[in-house]
Amino acid sequence: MKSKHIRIKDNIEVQNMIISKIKDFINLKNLEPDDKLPSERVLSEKFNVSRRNIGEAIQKLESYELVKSVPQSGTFLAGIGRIAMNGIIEDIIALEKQDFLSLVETRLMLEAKSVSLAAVRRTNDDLKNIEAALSRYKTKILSGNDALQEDLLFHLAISKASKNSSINAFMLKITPKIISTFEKTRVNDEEGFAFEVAKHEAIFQAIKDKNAEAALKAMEFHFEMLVNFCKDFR
Amino acid sequence: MKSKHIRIKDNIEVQNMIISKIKDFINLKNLEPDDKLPSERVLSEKFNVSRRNIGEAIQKLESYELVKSVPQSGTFLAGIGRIAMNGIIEDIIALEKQDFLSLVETRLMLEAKSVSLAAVRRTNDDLKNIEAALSRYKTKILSGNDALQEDLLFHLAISKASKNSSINAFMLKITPKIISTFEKTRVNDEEGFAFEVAKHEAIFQAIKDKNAEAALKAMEFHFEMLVNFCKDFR
DNA sequence: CGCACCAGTTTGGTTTTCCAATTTGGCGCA
DNA sequence: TGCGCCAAATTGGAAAACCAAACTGGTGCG
Repeated sequence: MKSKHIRIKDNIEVQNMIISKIKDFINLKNLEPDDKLPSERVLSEKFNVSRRNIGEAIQKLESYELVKSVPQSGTFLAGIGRIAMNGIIEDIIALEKQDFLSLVETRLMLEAKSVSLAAVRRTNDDLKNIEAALSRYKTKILSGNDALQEDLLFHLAISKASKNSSINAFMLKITPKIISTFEKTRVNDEEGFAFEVAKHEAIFQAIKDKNAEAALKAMEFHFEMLVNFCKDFR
Repeated sequence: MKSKHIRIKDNIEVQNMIISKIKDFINLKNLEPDDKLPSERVLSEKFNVSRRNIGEAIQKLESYELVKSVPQSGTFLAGIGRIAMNGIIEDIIALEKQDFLSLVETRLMLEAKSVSLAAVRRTNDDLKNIEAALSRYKTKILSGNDALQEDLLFHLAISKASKNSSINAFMLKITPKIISTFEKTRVNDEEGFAFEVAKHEAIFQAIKDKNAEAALKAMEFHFEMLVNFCKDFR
């Protein structure tokens, strides 16, 4: 009783502490898959934090589908064994902030996969969208302007055509973080604009031809500079 | 005024509607990077939804680093041009639920990259962790039990050794969803347990030898069954 | 003995209220 | 006229109050 809801410092550490305590509770009580967790109210009292903190921690676990919270009933463990549950939760707590190098490195991986898939799975509508994005890119860059944004949208159009919702979601998660950094540290292009356009057109053509191998090659060529940029970082 | 906070149906559609209206507002007012958005209160009145809905929508945009919300000041646009902002927001709204095939397909991509990186970057501590996970896996499977969880933890240990925080985060995001599905539709292994163990040991050995090529090969061989499983889906 | 129903309690979600940090605009002093 | 400072309003965040759905168990009717 007495002191309710202590706020220790800020959010992420408190949340990890709560998640860790939930894990301990699961182990202590030997909870099995589909078992019910105590209510948010009793957890908030037990851990001496606000109910909101508990709710946020549970929402985070829910985003990993480790638990399932149902409105007027309670929060239930997913159909995952305790061993895996423990390991995954520990990894979640240990998750560190994504550094810029991993973002770029991961983007290269995603782009390679998405362009390969897009070449195989693209519909005619997808092709039209990609072509439209390419057209906007060309117009912008050939008028001498910076076309960083149009370039990004071209790649996102390809990602959508890959028909892989997970890759598409991941791409959306990391591209804004990359682009905002590049806007800051932007350097002038050494290569000519026409060459840049040609590289994009090669990607488009390969997708149009449904040639996955050529598409991947063209994409890797397009990102040659970025790969080198990565290397400089290490 | 009068009717405050209409709840249209549930959360995801309302949230997308709000995000879409925020995008429209940015365009209407010609907001530029670092400009300030109206306060949550006036947005909630303007859009006729509860302030909580606004806050959640802004939090979602914040997770993409499209806006930055600062405690007693306001919400500010990130350093991203309007064209990219529009395109990304539209894609976010169009994001569909991740289907199972995408999850598996994406996991294969992540595993391939993470094992290659792990072979190059692993420290001695990483190697110890991977070996320990492998040992637990062997103990479990050789005693005739199902070792799905231990197998997963072995792969997560490799992911951690890849030293790529983004890939590690993505792996954690998709593996729980995959494992819970496999627990349901689990079929008995046709191959012998010893063979399974051998495949895992090959992966471990390649990482130990810092041989990225062999590690990738071993991983692809390990996932041969899963690749076929993917093919069956289409 | 078994099944159906009902009222009280519990629960996650939602709305309202409150708060402390920050901003802002104008007043006063130099 | 210009600079500094203070108080009032603004703001996102946090807590408390409230709600409706779902669960619980107990009772009574068949």
